[in-house]
Amino acid sequence: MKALIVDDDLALVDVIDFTLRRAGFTTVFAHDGESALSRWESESPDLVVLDWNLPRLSGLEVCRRIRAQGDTPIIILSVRGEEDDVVRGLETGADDYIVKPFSPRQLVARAEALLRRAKVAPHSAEPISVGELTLDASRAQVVVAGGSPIKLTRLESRLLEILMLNQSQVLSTDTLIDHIWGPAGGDRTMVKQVVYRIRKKIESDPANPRFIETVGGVGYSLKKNI
Amino acid sequence: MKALIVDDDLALVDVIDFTLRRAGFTTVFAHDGESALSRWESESPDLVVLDWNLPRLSGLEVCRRIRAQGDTPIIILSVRGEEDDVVRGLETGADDYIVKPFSPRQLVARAEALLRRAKVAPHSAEPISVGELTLDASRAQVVVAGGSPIKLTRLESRLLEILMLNQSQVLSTDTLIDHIWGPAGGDRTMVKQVVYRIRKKIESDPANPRFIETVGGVGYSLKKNI
DNA sequence: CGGGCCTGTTACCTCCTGGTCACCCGCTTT
DNA sequence: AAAGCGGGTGACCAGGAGGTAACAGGCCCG
Repeated sequence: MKALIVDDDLALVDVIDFTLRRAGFTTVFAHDGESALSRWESESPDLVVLDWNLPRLSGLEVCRRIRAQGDTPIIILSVRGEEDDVVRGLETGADDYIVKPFSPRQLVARAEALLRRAKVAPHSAEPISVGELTLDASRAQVVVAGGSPIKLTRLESRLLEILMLNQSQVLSTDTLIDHIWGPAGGDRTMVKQVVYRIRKKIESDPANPRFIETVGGVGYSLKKNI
Repeated sequence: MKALIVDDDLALVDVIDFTLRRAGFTTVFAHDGESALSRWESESPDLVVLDWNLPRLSGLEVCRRIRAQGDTPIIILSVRGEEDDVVRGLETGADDYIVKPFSPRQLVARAEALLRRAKVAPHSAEPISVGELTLDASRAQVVVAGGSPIKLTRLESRLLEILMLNQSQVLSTDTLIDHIWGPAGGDRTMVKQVVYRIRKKIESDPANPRFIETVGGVGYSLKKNI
């Protein structure tokens, strides 16, 4: 479950981040209205926690624009507890409206209640394609150049997913570790193993990889071969 | 849209009734926990507005029992604004929690936001068909490729229903648990059991399932086998 | 009150997963 | 040349996930 946290108060973002992480979310951030929209588009989060007062575009406007394009669950946070504000927020398409100051536990409880209701289909489950590779992350399956699907394990799928989402960029071993195991879990040897195992499954000649390229001393990168 | 209003304060019921009617709802009432449950069962409302303090059965208990049998949207009303109460209410399966005193407009706005979100899968009296399967959820009966109807239990029927409503998508074990038992009820073993029992009833060769596919490490999915 | 179904629990077996280790190679450093 | 390092290869094994099965308590109904 990925949550997009939007607030210009960095200290508050930290609190929310900590709270949601502890509840099992992964998190991404934005600090103004415009970047909120672009993060929303690029990250496709499962939940948006949105402050009302934002630079550049108000939270309400962000909410309206997100609703124009999708139905990601949205929780609005605001110091404005006036009747009119709450009603307006909800009518603009927000699913819940929490007045600051609020307690972390309540935020989590409301987020979970909302996701319980919203998510019959958890991950949007659109396969990603890069070059000859097509990955269906929700099934942990990859197809190479139209062949028959190859089963991956969860770890393998996650590693390949992040490489594909950042095609032809070099991702450091530490970035990969963070993304696959989260902070404080995993060492370089494990990454090595996972890469090795993926190559054995998808490369015809694992010694001369066509897809996952090793960048010495740094990490790995997915070639967008042709 | 039919709303069930449950409160022992008759004056308040009148207010809520007036408010919801003006917003286009039709209304039915109950004034204690036990009759709330029987009204819920006989009326199948689209929304339940539930006071926390009720004679005979607390609102929380009513909420729990409704969730044990269905996923009608529930809004809890309460004078109890304590952190713990809110969290407990939401964790018991309520979709929203409004602290008294509240304004009618906010109640309407929250009710509409909730219904907007929930408005999938009302109690479809219609049988669902996917591939060779036809499920009549109201009777808990399934027909395989035009054969004779097979009786399912309530749990089996609900699991199969949610799989069919999301055909060929992978539903995680946790999503299934939420949908079948509600939050805070059920573990993986039970899902395993229910799947096993369904397969024994509808699969000709349960070891090589044609309908319910296992997606290792994730959950299950209903194959839309042509 | 007795029997049968529903459902939660436990047990067992099998296979897969993934963390660990050991070893290899090529390169660089000293 | 020896040592060190980064990376690839492969094997090993504990733990977990999933399938199967039997059992027990609870509930309904005759």
